[in-house]
Amino acid sequence: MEINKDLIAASSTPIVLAILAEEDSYGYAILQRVRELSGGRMEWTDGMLYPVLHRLERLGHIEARWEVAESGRRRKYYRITSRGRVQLAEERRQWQAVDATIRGIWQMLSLPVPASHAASAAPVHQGA
Amino acid sequence: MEINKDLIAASSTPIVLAILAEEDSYGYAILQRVRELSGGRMEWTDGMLYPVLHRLERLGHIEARWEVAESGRRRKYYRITSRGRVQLAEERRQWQAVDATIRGIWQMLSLPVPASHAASAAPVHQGA
DNA sequence: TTGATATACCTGTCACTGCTATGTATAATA
DNA sequence: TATTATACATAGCAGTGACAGGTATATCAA
Repeated sequence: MEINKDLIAASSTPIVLAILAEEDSYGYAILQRVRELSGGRMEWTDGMLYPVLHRLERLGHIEARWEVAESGRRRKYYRITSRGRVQLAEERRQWQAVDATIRGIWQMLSLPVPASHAASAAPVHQGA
Repeated sequence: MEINKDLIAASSTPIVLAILAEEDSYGYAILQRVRELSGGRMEWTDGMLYPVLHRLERLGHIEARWEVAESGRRRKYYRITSRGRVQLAEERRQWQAVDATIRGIWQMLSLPVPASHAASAAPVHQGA
């Protein structure tokens, strides 16, 4: 599934913070975790993730440390900070506020939930 | 409530399309409708909305026409097109995919729903 | 040895766009 | 006459996701 860039931008911060709130992780593993958590619906590129991690580090929401895995490869592990946890709660509150608003409008439109094939069932609401 | 710019960007398109799917409207009225629908939690500026409307018009998702209200003022009314309705359904599908992913992680964290004051109740998950 | 693939991180550039500030204009009201 | 609300528009700024390219190492197959 294609997710537009605005949605990517809006969700990347809360998702990264939430993944790191589960446990410390590193860039490559985060990419796989996102694909896994979304059931394959979301695919992030590394070129998009690393700047996000660096920005969160700059803001003090996460902290980095280098480690060497048993495989011998260097990994940059990130850990969420207490400020990051506060930010995560704030991101969550904002997301839920917007989500409630959007769902409110959709409900008013009485549009059916878009399933695999349910297009023609939609009652077309004509403008005034 | 402050909503960050990424969330504004991600939600502005589906919200505008949904409002116009209800009925034709114009810029100033859309701003009021958003404030109303969100219960005052979302406040859009006109300088942010007009570029969005122009972009949607350029993409063929909405159409504009000038009208003169009984008050005598010019208003630019927008109407959602059939392509706009398709786009609205697509936006909705994407939003719900991301929303499901985010809520999935939150649930895994077992974080309490952020109420007014519920910070210290969160179980602190320490990194590995 | 060589080559391919997966792992693992980083950044420069492009293009887009929301935000802020500012401008224009009119009707209603004080 | 002055202020406020209505109503639309855009120039410039700044942030950033996407893309492409770069570096390095471990594993495995040919």
